[in-house]
Amino acid sequence: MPSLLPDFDLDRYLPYRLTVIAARLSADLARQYKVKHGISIAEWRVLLNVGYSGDLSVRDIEKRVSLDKSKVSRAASRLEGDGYLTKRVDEADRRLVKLTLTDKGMGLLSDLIPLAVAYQARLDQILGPQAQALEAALDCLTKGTK
Amino acid sequence: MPSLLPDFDLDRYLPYRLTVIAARLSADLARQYKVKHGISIAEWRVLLNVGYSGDLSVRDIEKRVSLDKSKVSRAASRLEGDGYLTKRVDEADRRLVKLTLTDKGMGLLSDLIPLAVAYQARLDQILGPQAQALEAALDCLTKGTK
DNA sequence: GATAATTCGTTGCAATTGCAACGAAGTCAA
DNA sequence: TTGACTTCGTTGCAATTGCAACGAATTATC
Repeated sequence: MPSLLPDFDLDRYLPYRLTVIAARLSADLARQYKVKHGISIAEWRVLLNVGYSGDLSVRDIEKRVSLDKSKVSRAASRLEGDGYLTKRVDEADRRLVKLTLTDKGMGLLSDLIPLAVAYQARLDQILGPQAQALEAALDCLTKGTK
Repeated sequence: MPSLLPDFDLDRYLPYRLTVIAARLSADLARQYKVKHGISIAEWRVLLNVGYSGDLSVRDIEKRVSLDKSKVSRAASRLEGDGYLTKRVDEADRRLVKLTLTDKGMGLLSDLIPLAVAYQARLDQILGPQAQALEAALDCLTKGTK
């Protein structure tokens, strides 16, 4: 196969590899909690962040999760509609909307977390000693591309 | 902050971390070639795979890239419409559609590859010695979750 | 052979998406 | 204070998406 193309190793190309792997892991997992609780990935992320970081604004989540703010806004509205969280205007800065989990939201998160923990454990097991190295490399990438 | 939630370290949670990082890398890059050539990520992936792996069917690409087959199909149609590739029915198995880059497609890919190579080089530089470790860990994940 | 089951690519459709635009709220500078 | 600028969250809209359903082709089973 004659080719005029420059050398390029697709299989080592990081943006590509990371995307493929991340999509597979997320899909694996999404199947579990979507089937069980009808929660989308965006909703799951919002739930998780609000649950573990206390009250947050839409903007806070947008930054943490690199999710478009409209996506966060709509996910939050759905979660509110389902009674999993409440929105209220921040009195200190009335542009902000503080998101807070309800008891029902906490309950849902309590149900979902074990799935995530188990999945992470499985990944750690697969990785063995490489888990540390992976984490370090990801830290490095996160800082370096900021 | 009292919490009834199980312990969970969101910042180390791999499906989440990988997704965030992958999205950022892809977005960084997509901006470059989208602005320059009006190509979407899906189209770029198809172009890349067909260019570097010879003629492929839609199904081949779906498997390699974990892209939904309808997405591949539509990306391929757009690329065909723009004259970057051709589709023809495989005579050996008439269900298959073989995708082949045109000269114009090869030309486009030749333009885009340097961007990708440069980006990868930058990532390798950021990672330094950790690049190897990252690669090994990703290999491990890829095999382990198959 | 017949016919049931599977595979492949496309398409219809409803839902989701990103982007831009917007109103409301806040900040800054004069 | 006023007016220009920025930030925040929502929403309208066109484009993209995933999923299911489909027709055509192939394979498997009898």
